Amino acid sequence: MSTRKHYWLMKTEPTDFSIDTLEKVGREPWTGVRNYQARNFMRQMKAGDEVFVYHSNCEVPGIYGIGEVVGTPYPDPTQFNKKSKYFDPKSTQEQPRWDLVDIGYVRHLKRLLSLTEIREHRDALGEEFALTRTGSRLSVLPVTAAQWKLLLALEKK
DNA sequence: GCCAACGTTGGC
DNA sequence: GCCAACGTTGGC
Repeated sequence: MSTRKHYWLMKTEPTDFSIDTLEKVGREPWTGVRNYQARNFMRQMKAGDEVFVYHSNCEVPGIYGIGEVVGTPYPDPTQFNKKSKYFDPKSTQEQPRWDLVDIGYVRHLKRLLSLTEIREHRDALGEEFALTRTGSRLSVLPVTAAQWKLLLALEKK
């Protein structure tokens, strides 16, 4: 695998955890991902990779800020916690099912990039972009360097 | 291995 | 709150 920096997009419900919260705490273990595809993407993450922080299930869904991967993937501790809503009875300490990474705060975007606006650039972003693919509910997804550049450029418009 | 039932995601 | 699209579960 290449050692080049990779880019990602991670969704969060702002009522639960927002870019503002991330700024406040500085660094956060990205708990609660319970989808194998999303988990597999997190397993590929390397320290220094950059991440769009996307707010879903809210008034204006879209990209609100940037974070970075800190450290390496490790088992999500909430899978072992019976009191957690993310508890998974099928997980054991010896054989954890779910991993996570810590995400550090980088910055807010200068302005919101709404899903509506992002969709206007569907052609340039490509059909395979999981965020705008119909029915895709992936909460962690890869962003190519070209897509990252394109989206960041929109910020300045 | 098939597939219906069910639960979840997330835009609107 | 609605519901389409999708993933997971479990009976067979």
